[in-house]
Amino acid sequence: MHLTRDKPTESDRLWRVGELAAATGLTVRALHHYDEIGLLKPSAHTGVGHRRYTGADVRRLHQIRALVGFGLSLAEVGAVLDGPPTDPRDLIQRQLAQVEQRIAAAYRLRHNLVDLLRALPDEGEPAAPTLIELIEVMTEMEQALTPQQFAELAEHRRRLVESLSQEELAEMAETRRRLTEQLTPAELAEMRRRRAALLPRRE
Amino acid sequence: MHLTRDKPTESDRLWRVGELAAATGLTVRALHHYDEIGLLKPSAHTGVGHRRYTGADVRRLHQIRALVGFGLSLAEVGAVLDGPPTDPRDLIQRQLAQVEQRIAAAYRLRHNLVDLLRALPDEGEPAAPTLIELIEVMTEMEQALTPQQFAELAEHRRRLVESLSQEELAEMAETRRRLTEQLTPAELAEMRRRRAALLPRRE
DNA sequence: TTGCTCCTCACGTCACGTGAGGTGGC
DNA sequence: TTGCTCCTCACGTCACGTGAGGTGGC
Repeated sequence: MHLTRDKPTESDRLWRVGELAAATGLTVRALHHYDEIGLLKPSAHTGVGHRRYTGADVRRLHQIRALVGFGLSLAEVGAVLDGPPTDPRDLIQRQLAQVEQRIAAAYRLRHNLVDLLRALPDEGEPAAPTLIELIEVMTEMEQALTPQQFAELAEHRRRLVESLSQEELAEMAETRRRLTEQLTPAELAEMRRRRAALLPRRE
Repeated sequence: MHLTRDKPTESDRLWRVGELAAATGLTVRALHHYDEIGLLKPSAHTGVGHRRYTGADVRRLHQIRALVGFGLSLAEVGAVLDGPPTDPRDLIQRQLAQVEQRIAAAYRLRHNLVDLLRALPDEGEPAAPTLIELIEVMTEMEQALTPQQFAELAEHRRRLVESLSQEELAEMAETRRRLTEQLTPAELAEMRRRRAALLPRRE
């Protein structure tokens, strides 16, 4: 038999597992894992059991990585790809809510980190105990506290502020002013709310 | 013997593991785990081996959660708390770089999700295959691609656009315009760079 | 006496990482 | 013939979750 065939195109070619790993940035082990759990089984094998991925396999892998990039677990990805067609809007809405929370949390963390960094002297002693105390106070402010913890924290904070020099206090205030300018109105309102709950009344 | 002692203050009291868990939002198992790995061993035990945490233990736990909240692993937390005093600025700088990357990645993801959500019809058929294709295209744009993959993707994208109705295309364009307004200059430049690499020359 | 809390194993989870020891293809 | 790639176990990682089976304190 002497078949006349077109030269194989790019989408016809079979991929070795190492080639696919290199092309996608995954590891060979990850592809083995997808095979093990049935998420991506190569459509072909050589005589000695080497995996050969088809163009369809490659496209499925792209879909898998896209959905993983959207924050789904591998089990969820499998359900989306192989399960009954589900309303994509539900999925996207859930992922959107998750990513909004991640963004908000990351901003609070960045704010704390920047504040902390500016409050530290540029050089000299590491001042590790002060670092720990600052971290402690700033992070506690983000969490829900029991009444006892509120009282302890307020006292802790008072002692901390007393221990700082006038220069350090002035620097922290300036830092806070500069950073406050970068906050959104919603973030400012949230900060004021937290501060009102934390500090004693003045008037 | 008849010692006269002050009434125990809040910081003197011993905490049971369940109380500490409830107060901090951690699980009992998590506290057991910290005990197991030597990160937080309660200073006291009752006769039958029940854990009793002192005020100092509670403060250490706050430090632990603060550092974990900063993105450190438990091993790193232990090293910071028990190791030689290290320069806090290095630590904070590293965490800051990490959180900046997380924020940028989360924004890209959110942008894709919102774009995708608006491009979908408000009701009617789930249109799952189109969802998968859209996700695929949009996510691939974020990644480094091999030349072959570039070619495949451009072709894929061309077929996809051809399959859309004029109304859908107009809606996507409008969506893109609204969302583009919210981007920073740096994000816009990045988008233009990616698009230039992806699309064929027109002139 | 009845719950509630506490205890110690000890295996499970998730998405792979990391060798161990061996075979196949260019 | 020499590397390079491939294969299959199989245990390790990380921060706990989840029972299993039992004891102690109010």
